[in-house]
Formats: sequence, C-alpha cells, structure tokens
Amino acid sequence: MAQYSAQLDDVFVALADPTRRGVVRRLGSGPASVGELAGAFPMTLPSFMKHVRTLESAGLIRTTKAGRVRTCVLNRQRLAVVEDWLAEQRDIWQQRTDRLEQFVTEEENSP
Amino acid sequence: MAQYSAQLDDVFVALADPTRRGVVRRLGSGPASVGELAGAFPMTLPSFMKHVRTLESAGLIRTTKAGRVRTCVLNRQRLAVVEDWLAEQRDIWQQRTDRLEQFVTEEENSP
DNA sequence: CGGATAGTTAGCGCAAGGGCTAACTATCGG
DNA sequence: CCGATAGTTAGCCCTTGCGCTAACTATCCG
Repeated sequence: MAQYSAQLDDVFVALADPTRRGVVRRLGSGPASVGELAGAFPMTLPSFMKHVRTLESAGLIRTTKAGRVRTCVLNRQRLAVVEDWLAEQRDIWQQRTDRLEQFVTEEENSP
Repeated sequence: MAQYSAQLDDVFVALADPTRRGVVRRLGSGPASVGELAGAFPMTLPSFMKHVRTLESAGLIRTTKAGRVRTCVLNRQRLAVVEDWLAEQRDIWQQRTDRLEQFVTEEENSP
C-alpha cells in the first residue's frame, strides 16, 4: 500500500489507450511477435511500435528479440499495481462506513 | 463483460493523473466541496476545476451545487468498470493456463 | 548473392492535456 | 447594500501523445 505514484502513473497511462489495452488482452493468451500484434490494429508499424514501447516501459510487457523478430510477453505482475490501488480505495471507503456506523451507534446511546 | 470501450477509455484516462486519483482517494472518505479538495493540490482553482470536470464526465464522481458551493461525491459504482476489466484479464489468462495444462496432459498420454 | 521479411530510426503535423492569468458571476453575512 | 467568498468563463502557452511517411538495418531463405 505504498506511494507507488510513479509506477501507478505509468501503468494507468499505458492502460488509458484502447490499442494498448488490446495488446494486453491479446498477450493474455500467450506471447506474440510485434508483427502478429500489429496486424490486429489499423495503424502503421512505427505507430504501433510506440505503443509497444509505452507498455514495456510501464512494465506491463517484456520483449525480447530473436533474429529479426521481437516477441512480446505479458508481465501479469504489473497489473497488481492496479489491483492494489483498487483495494486501497475499497479500504478507505470501508473505514468511512465504519465511522458512520460508529457515529450512528453513539447517537443511539446519547440521544 | 461487454465492450465498454468508451467508458473504459474515459475511466482509465481519468485515473491516469495523480491529481485526479488523489481526488478519488479523498472522496473515498466522504463528500467535499471543490474548495476543500483543491486545497490539497498545488495549482490554481481553474486548473483544478478541469480535473473535477474530467472526473465527472468519466462518471467517477457526481457534483451538485448548493448556493455558491459545489459538493463532490464519489461514485463508487464506476470503479467497477476497472474491476471488471481486470477480472476479464484474469479470465483470459486462466483460459490460457487451462490450455497449457491440457496440452501437457495430452503429451503424457501419447508420448 | 539477392530479394523478401521484420523491425527500427528520424522527422513531421496536428490535436489534446494540463497549467496560468484576468475578469466575471453569484452567493453569503453583517 | 457591500465586501468577502466560491466558483466559473475565456483565452493563452507549451508540452506531450499519437498517427504518418521515408529511408535504413538486419535477418532469413532459395
């Protein structure tokens, strides 16, 4: 529950684009080359590559190059950053409802 | 598990900024006026208001104006959009590991 | 070797994002 | 009614994001 703010920023920014979410989704089913991935999106390769780099520097994917083909794999770990943030939100909200309950109880005891 | 893409985009974009995440976090503890919220961030009111509007049009918060003060409340429901997306990712990944297990099993049976 | 394939680099254009100031409106409180 | 308070609107600036073309590098294969 730390103050990941930098990571958090990169990850949310990376996911704030439909193309990049599409890549994450696709990679969920297993690794793929840049070319394979790019085929699913209506843009040129250089444009697509930028998305790949964004995802990689956010840590959401990892890539390796073998011969002339670069293979991308999902780094599921990184999605935990989002999960943790959501969990934190739930906690905060929970604390609030706890306070509300306590307040109501106190009111009942001293009306 | 539909194709929310538009909503999803708005919500992720909204959360891709530390100021806006800060507001969401703060509102988790209960409603607050624009002025109260703005006090926590190093920027002018007009700038801050843009973030409020972004959050509101993404559906993450709701605001109402009484007299001269506008009060903001968190719309927790909307965070479910993110939760659902994450759940979907987990599903996809799960399907993959299922296939892998099946593959391994088949290999064992016919070596 | 030589052509096809798979990325990569460089640079450009445009729209959007996020911040600011200045000036205005609309309460509220005395 | 008047001054202070709480937002709001308008417009400007600058950076970043995202898409494109053109040209280049680096394999792979026959």
